[in-house]
Amino acid sequence: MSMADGPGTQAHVGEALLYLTDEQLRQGIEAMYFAYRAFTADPDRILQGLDYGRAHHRAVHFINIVPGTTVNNLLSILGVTKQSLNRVLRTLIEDGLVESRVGRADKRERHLFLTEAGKELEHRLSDAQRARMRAAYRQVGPEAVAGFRKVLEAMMDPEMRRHYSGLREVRG
Amino acid sequence: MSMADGPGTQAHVGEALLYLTDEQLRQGIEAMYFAYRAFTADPDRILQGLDYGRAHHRAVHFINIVPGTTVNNLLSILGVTKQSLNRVLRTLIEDGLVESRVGRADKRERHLFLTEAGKELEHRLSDAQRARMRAAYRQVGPEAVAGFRKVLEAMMDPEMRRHYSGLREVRG
DNA sequence: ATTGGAATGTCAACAACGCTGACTTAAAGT
DNA sequence: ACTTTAAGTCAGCGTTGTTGACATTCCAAT
Repeated sequence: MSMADGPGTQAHVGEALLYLTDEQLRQGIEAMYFAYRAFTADPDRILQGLDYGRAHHRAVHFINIVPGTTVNNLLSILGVTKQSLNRVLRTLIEDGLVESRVGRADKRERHLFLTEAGKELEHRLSDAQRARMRAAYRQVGPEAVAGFRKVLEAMMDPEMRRHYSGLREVRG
Repeated sequence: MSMADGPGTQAHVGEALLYLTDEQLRQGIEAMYFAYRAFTADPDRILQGLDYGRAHHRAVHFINIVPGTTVNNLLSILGVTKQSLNRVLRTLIEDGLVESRVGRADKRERHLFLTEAGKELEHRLSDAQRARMRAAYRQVGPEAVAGFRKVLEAMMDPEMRRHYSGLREVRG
């Protein structure tokens, strides 16, 4: 199976697997590329000029989802180094968007929360992103959306899937 | 509609629109984030150590799709500045992965082609990416895949959709 | 109580890849 | 002739990722 397959291996099998053609897969790959660019364009536009970037958006997003998360936990969700995250967190804390509270049980840990200002930025960013996704969802209907979610979940690494809130019981 | 809507606007409308809840949209957003990370992980792994990055991958990908494309056309597909693209193209040409031919009709233009070595790298990269997508497609079946593609296409900016090969008649 | 390790933070350096601005060359259009 | 277009180049900068080294603080185990 996998990479040893020549191009178009599935093309001769029959109509039932036509969606597994190399050409079909390539179109899916391009669709991911262009859609992801659109997906990030709106928040990026808001962030630019605030001295913030995509990394700040991600931090604010996940602190909002899991308030009180530790730095280490955030690291494993975001999959970056602590130095990289620290640079982002520092500016967010300095600017009063994120609060870092020393842990009670373990004082080494820092628990992260959004301030009111932080929540406001998070809302602006996610509103923009949701607007685009809502428009797309409306266009295509519930069945397509269900398929969309299924494929994305199947594409994730198991490591990442653990962090994916769609499969968590949290808040639901 | 759009950003003026309060959170959860759609939640009270009924079961038919439950997939448009802010919470459902947020899960879609996160799914995009985690899936895209997985989606780029395999090629990134190959590229790292070759002195290449994601930008090289994209250039090689689209030169493969539209052989003989001009630099300007590639710029509009990729949505970057010519300086940014030039840095990438220069190394690819120096390393013998891309060939740049002066245009016949318009000698200002350079037409870009993959060399054999370039085609080989393109194949390695797309094989890795296709393997992941094929596995996901197999797991979820054709209907989910169709929905996946529909949502992605609906999410694209019209500008980007023009470049999306899934809607082109080229090669098909 | 001292030691070992975990969690966090900081400093420095570097790479990839976006960006702007300025400028050149060559060729095409008018 | 003049302007515009395509491409390339140089210089500089910003964001965000990376390593490596090191300090601090604190828990936990010997």
